[in-house]
Amino acid sequence: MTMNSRKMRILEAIVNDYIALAEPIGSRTIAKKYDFGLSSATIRNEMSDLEGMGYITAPHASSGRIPSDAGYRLYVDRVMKRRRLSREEKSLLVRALQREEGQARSLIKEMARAVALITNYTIVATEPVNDAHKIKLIQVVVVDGPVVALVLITDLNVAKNQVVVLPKAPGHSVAARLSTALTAMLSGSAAHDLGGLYNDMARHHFREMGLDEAYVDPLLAAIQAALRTADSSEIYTIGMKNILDFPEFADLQKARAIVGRLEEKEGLLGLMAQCCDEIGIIIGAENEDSTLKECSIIRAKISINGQPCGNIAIIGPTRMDYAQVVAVLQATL
Amino acid sequence: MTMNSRKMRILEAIVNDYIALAEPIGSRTIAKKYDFGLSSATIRNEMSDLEGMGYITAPHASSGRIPSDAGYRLYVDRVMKRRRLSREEKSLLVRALQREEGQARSLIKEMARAVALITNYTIVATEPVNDAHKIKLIQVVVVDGPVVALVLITDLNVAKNQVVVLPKAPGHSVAARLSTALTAMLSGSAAHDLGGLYNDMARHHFREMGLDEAYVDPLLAAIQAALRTADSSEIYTIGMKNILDFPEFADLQKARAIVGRLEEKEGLLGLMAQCCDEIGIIIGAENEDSTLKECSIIRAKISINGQPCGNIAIIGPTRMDYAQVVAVLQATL
DNA sequence: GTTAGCACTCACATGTTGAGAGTGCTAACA
DNA sequence: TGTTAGCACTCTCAACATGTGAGTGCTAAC
Repeated sequence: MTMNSRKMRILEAIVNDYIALAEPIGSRTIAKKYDFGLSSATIRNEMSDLEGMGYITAPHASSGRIPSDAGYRLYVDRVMKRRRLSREEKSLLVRALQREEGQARSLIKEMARAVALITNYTIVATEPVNDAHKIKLIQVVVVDGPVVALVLITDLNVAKNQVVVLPKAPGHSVAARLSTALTAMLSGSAAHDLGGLYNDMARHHFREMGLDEAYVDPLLAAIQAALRTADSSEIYTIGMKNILDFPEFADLQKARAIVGRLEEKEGLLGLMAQCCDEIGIIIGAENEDSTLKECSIIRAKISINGQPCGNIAIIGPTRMDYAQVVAVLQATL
Repeated sequence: MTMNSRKMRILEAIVNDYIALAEPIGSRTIAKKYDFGLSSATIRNEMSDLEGMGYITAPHASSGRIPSDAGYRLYVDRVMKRRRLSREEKSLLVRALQREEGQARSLIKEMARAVALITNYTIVATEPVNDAHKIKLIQVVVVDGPVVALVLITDLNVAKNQVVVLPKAPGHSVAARLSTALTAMLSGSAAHDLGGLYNDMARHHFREMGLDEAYVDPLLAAIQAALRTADSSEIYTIGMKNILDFPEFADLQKARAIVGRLEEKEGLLGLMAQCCDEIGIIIGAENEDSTLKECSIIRAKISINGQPCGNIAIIGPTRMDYAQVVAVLQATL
């Protein structure tokens, strides 16, 4: 009972057919459809071996076979052929890229939308996580009397702002001095650096510079808030309906479980955090999360011109079209 | 066959029981459960009348009755009793309010999350729509050589920013003059005012002030982009899974349709645009959208201390607990 | 090593039956 | 005239039986 290329070809046929039809594949079907020059009986013997090796299973005693997780894994790692994208698929991707050229915030969203449209799977996408934004520059802009806008620019050149109502209206020159003082004091700090100690220090500084101490608390609070929003990465789920269209989720219990899972943004973040530069494939029970035991996930970091623009994960049934999804993701890398 | 208070009481009993049990209610059930001092036969006659008037229907010839859309309408308008919130319900709402005190952006989100938790329905929420942001102040902050942050403050004191790479690094004094020039030129304009004409005008202005014309295009583009993000209102859908838990959506076709509908952000915006200050109730087929013909929607504008903080819509089966949802919404108004 | 043949298994669709819940109608009663 | 008891009827639903078709495993022959 040793693996050989004939068994491989049969496994490939089973996987391909099962991906397309979602129904157990029998030996006779393969014998008729593929021109292996083998009778159904021979194929039956080979399938029996493949079952013994754990690559396929029978859902019940007298049915055709379906690939097991191990079967998909073998298929993905050794059998699957790289596929080219069709013209329509390509043009959908290109159009998504054009739609929000340069706006990192929604580029990944547009990409995800396009991938959902092409593949008909469910897509989860996140902005690139920058949990290490450091303050580079702070500017206080007078808006209207005591109302000021605090503008914070991080070392990654992301600007964040917060509108703050100060206890006293600062003039333009005071605002300028506040900007200088805050920048000098805080540049290089990250969100986790800013603790309670800073308030005392800042008060001391402000006193020395002849600035009103009352400004300290609201401004520092705003800075923390601004940094926090810089860190919090949005997470999008697109095409949740798509996964419900697959017969493996025709069971309402499963449908509910998966919809619930895809709604928990916090839980999904863990999934997305592990995206690597290469395309990663998780098949069925390889998933840590038991809700996703019947799903496969293909995920990767997406970069445009070397600039990381977010992570993307394609979620479908284990019987998903791995070759297509990989092709789409490779086109976007 | 005229409406009277006895019929009303029977209708109320049917609606209440059906909301709780999701099963057709028979005359005997009512006779036993409620102490109307009537036999099941009498109630049968009254129910027959109610059916004739269109307030209840029988799903099939020999089953109990369920309220029709008209029945729910009558119930909501004339029969339903105002309910008080329980302590737990109240504390959930209060905690949501506390969580993001003052941050309009996520307050409505926190509210929606709390309402979803309390009611177990699906919630759609939007930020308040401000399609009339006007520019009040523009500031160009030098970040790093040619990289500047454009900060735009609107008449509603909302600050927006965009990072722009200019063709040439402006010094701090040039940045200050750019700020003054742009503010003078554009203050009072809204997004829809900024057309192609502005570019020519701005170039002329810049020339007069001795500023490099090359700054015009990137800056104006950034301003438009900033205004656009001020206008685009996010839309959140929370608790999509909840609606799948109701037996009326146990049919996969319906489940898919409703999930698909709730994913289309654009379509939902139309729904949300019509929120009024009072609580509005749309029952079943009163919905324009046929996908929602078996749903009811309760929606309202939400304000905190007179400050509009967004719109919220609660979506459930027509058999939804109108009294509870109304009580929750009234507590938030 | 490959194949034909055959008995066997299992899911699934179809048909049957009985129980239960509820109705409509009729006739009797206050 | 409004209310009620009684009864036949209808419809759903679950449980059970049956037949069909696809597919397997095994054996013996090539």
